[in-house]
Amino acid sequence: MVTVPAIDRSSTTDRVAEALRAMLFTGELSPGEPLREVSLADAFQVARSTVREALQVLAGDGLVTRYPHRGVVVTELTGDDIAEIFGARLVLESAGVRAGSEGADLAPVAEALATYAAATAGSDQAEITHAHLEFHTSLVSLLGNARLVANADTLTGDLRLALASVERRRANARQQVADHRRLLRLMKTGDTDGALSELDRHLTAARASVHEQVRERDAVSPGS
Amino acid sequence: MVTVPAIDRSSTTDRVAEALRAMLFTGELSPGEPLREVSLADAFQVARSTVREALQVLAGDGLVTRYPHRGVVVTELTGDDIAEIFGARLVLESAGVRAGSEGADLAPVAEALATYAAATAGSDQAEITHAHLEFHTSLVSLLGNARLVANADTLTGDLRLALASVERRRANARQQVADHRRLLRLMKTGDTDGALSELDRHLTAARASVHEQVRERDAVSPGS
DNA sequence: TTTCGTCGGATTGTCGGACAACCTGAGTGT
DNA sequence: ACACTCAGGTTGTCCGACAATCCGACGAAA
Repeated sequence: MVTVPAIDRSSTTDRVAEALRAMLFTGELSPGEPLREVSLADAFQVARSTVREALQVLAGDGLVTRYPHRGVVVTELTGDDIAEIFGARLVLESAGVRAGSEGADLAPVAEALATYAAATAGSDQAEITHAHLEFHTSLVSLLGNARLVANADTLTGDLRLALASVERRRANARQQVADHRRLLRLMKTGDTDGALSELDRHLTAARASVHEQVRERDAVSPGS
Repeated sequence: MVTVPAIDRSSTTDRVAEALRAMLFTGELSPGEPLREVSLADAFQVARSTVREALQVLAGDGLVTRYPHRGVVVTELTGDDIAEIFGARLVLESAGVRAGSEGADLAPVAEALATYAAATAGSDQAEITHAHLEFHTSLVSLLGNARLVANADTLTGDLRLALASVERRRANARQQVADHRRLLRLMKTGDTDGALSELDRHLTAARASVHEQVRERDAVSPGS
């Protein structure tokens, strides 16, 4: 068996969905912004039905919301939504931490942390956010359960909608990385309870931070 | 504000998806069975594009699987899939049990158990399965997190694909209900660890049962 | 001034038809 | 046994169409 260059077998629908997803994560599309089928079809040079399918994929992930007969808009997360996302993440990532303390290989987590630390040296905010969330996903990966990882991915994906629209302070980056290092160290030393409470603390702080930033944004341009 | 009778505002796509979902859960459609777009469009008397959208919804839930350029088939769960589903359920439902032992109101769980017990008196297998899974979902509901409940719902939905194709032994029903009663009692008495290990035991046994039944089925008509 | 119809434009939801690309299996030849 | 070709069925994507629905504006009526 020879190795061959991968051939792109993605459908047009997939590519449109992916392009939209990228635009959502970079903040090129803001929460609440309407996504008109004909405009998108025109912009992407594809048929309206193709756009509709792509939008339905994104709607399935909760990134966009369909309002019957009124169209699709970029999902606007309420404060309750954000609280729910962090609550769900705590459940999944805590389970991951427990799995890690029960013998799962921590190397992928360490690797994700290194990537994250490296990313903070750069200035690409979307890249930093991605690497950060990747670390948290790596915790869930410790469970070796693809379905839970997928759930965690959609959760962090939804969260990125809120993160993209606010400027994360670079100053926090160093502090953040230190937080994660501490968490990993606790896991390595087998201090499960310590790691769990550190994770709880970290997520609670992050939630507060996102909450605050969303409130600030809404104060300027009030949403729903 | 007066109360008005609810008006059906569902789209054709939704209704087709719902009809297909019901057929999947009752076993009218079996795992591996191909779902041809034109046949379905003809059968439901709707356009092909409508069927495509409905199928994409179901694919998003993992109930059907798209094979590019080859069509959609009812998802066939492998042994690994089943193990994953039960593993994920253990994570979510354990978290629910913990929430229950920390003061969450157990009334909905008790209610779900009563409904389940009542259903076992009847002979509608799909109804019994539904009530059973509803009980487990009620555990996750204790977390008060709609996103996690949704995740649990898709997990149990996927599981129903496997359950629908095998005849569950009625004999087990009584034993099953007793299991759940014991679990609820442990939660009520505040014995969190006992409840958690009871849940683990129950899910492990259930997984073994499903595994065995799937193996039996595959021995008759081998799948992939 | 506020409330209530109504009207027109814009958009979605659904339909039908069309066609190229693709997959599969059967047949054919080597 | 293997490689090739061909035909039929199916999906992926496009286009055009039209009813249903929503929304804002405008004007009439209370």
